[in-house]
Amino acid sequence: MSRKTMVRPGGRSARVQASVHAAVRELESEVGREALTVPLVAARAGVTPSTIYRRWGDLQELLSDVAVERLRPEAAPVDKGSLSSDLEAWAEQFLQEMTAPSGRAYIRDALLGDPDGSNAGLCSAYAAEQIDVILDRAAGRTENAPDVETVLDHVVAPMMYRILFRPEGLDSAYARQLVAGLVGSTDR
Amino acid sequence: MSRKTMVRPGGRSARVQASVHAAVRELESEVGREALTVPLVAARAGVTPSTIYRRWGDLQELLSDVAVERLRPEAAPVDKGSLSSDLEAWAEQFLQEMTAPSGRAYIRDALLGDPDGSNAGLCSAYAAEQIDVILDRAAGRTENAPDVETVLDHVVAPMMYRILFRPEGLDSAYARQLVAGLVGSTDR
DNA sequence: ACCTTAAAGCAAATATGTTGCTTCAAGTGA
DNA sequence: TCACTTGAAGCAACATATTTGCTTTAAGGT
Repeated sequence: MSRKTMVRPGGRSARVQASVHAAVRELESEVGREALTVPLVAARAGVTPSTIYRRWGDLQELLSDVAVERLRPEAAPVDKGSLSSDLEAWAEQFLQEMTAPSGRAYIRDALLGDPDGSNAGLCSAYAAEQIDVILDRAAGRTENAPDVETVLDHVVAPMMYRILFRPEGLDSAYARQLVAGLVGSTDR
Repeated sequence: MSRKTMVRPGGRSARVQASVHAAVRELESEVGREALTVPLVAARAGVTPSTIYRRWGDLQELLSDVAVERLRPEAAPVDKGSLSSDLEAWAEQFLQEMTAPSGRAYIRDALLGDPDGSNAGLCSAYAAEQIDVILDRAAGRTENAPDVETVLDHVVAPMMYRILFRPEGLDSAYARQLVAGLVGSTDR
């Protein structure tokens, strides 16, 4: 797990972490991601640079933590009444958010400063959680639903692959096509 | 395209590029990836640091270029006699190479120092090329074959997604399962 | 209230990254 | 072949960022 999870829960450490994260978000929008530096963030957060270096190691790990926070879904997926329409709506929104320049930047940052892969694991877990909700709902309607792994393979993975490796020409139609390919074959 | 492609084809620039790339590879194995720095690479390459900064921008972009080079396939996929066995063999080998710690490191490096996405695009193009060979061969045997995009979605993307986001428990069986899921449904 | 102890602050030392200017040598055209 | 042009390399001074030892602070336990 990344270092931030090891801090004492309340008190000074927590305040420092919060103000550093806030400083990153503020400066990202004020001066742009490229211009961020550890000393700059430290100054804005009212903290010495060495504090950041000791807690996060380097700028990338800090940015990775902040990026993961921003990738956490804020609400449960909307209920459209059926498995296929729930998945379609979720996939369309996911793709739209992730293909936006800011979304791509967060994904890259999350992967980048992540030596042990825990932040990447979190990103995947977020998607899995959302899908779980959708699948549970479908089970409640007695629709027969695939399992989470299958949805990850058929819907999430292709979207992520293209976002990272071939960002050209991605649109909602592609998201719908992936969902169709999944619910078309009810097997496995 | 990354800067290295803009250098004059022969002569001094080419020599500098070659010796810098060689220095990266040597030092990677001698001191480890973590310990690489631009001044260190420059010293080994017999070049001043400013040359590297001006040509590549920073260490990440240099490492990205070197990583892409190492991800380029060295041979055409082996011919196993049928589409499904060709794909299986290729997918197994791909997964095995990419899940190795060094493979994962190269993928990450390739993605990381790649502001414009051209190196990521190359990685994907390499896989597409190999798959193209396999599909052409299948067409020559009058097997009915899916198109490249379908193979990318069903086989390559899931492997890459898991390598990057959930590297636990990946093995050849997973690669075979993906291929089976693809050739099982001959549609689309 | 007093210990204990992670974590923060501070400051000096070191390493890295940037820049203007000079020098070199590959390609170009008389 | 020999200037001539030009992109790229070298050098050196400068600016920033990173590391580190030591001191101080304050959270949590007794």
